[in-house]
Amino acid sequence: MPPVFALVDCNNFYASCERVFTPKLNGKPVVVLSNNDGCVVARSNEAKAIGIRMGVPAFQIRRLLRAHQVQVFSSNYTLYGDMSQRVMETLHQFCPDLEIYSIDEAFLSLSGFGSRNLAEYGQTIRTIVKQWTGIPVSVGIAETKTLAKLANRIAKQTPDTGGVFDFSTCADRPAILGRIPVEDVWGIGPQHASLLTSHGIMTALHLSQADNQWIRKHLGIVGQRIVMELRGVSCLDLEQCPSPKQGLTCSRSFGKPIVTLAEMEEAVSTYASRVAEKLRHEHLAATVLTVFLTTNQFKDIPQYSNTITIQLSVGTDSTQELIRHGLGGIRKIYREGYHYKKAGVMLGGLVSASEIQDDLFDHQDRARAKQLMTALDLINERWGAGTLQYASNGIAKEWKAQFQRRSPAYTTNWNELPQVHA
DNA sequence: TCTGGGGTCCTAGGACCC
DNA sequence: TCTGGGGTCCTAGGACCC
Repeated sequence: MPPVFALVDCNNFYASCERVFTPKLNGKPVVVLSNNDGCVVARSNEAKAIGIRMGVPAFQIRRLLRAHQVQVFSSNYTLYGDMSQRVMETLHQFCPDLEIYSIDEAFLSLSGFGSRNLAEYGQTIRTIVKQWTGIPVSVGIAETKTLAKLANRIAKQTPDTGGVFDFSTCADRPAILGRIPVEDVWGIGPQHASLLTSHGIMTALHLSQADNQWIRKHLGIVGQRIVMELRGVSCLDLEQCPSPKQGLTCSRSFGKPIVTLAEMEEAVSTYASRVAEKLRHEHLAATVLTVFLTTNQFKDIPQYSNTITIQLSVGTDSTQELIRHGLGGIRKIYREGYHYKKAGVMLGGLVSASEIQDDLFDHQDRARAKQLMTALDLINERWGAGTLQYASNGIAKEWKAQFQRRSPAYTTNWNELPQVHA
């Protein structure tokens, strides 16, 4: 049975989430900013039409935002994560074979749906997701994931598709591929795109006709798969069970530069705590911890950045222990006299928390630490993140990132429920 | 004043082994 | 004069994704 994939992608996801709870913004330009209100990470169609580019720093377009009365939001990942879960649960009702590819996208396997009109089915999905969650989605259908991605793009950009496009029943595929710039193909980034166009490969159609040997040489095995997929040969399967994580990171830019070791220690301690929480949530333990710090590379000031990696003798998921190693690392690489912009803690060498390898010379009471972490996580789950934390994380945290225009956690906090006024 | 955060996979090259 | 051939493992860096 030949495979059939549908890619369901939420339109302008973060901006759409905000609009669900502020419907008066429908039809108006909306943007969502990254952490620290730094860059644009989502735009409504109206904001795109004004010419606001993806990833542009907010301060560069301040005038444009004001002139067009663009509604600006700080990012609210609690809200987006919850809305994402609602969308995915809805999709699951349509199709048990589902790969959650990112916060706003899922691949569905429609391979067993042979006799059905798939485009019609796509329309049904669209309608129900909108009705149940308030989020508009587009659906692309094809016999490979790469083509489904392109079909989705066509569905989004061509109003008369009604938000659904099916490549598998499309007669003039070469003509359509011929109109898609090669850089819009999934897996072709800026570097590969400029290499390809300099060799006359300008469109998705050209890429699908490219010479196998040449592609293998210049784009490697990944490029070869892309070409095969464009030709309709499926190389990428639906991945329903996510492969185990290889690393976990918590890194943030500071709201204002850090200039003292004391504040840097607070930040690193806080990031280590956060990444330890993620680790326990995944039921994993870490055997390697990496800390890094860096100055602001956009500024013409003295630059310094450094990284240190620490091997842990025994895998651990204890906040206390990870903080201790994090602080030990940062004290080694911190240098006085710089304005630091960002730091982070990364965990690697991840193993299942239940399969930790003991060390003969390890004398810590790990059973006790485990009990403490269980209590800590329960309290913070019950009473909200950060209710109980280590003193080394700091109290005032003046270096914390700013979110000046954050919307309420409408769906996950009883105190922030949306209100309806009669 | 002001420029995000968190991932994955592949490849090349070096160290080391027989 | 003459300078093996493989193989594995690890790491750093590059490129890509959302």
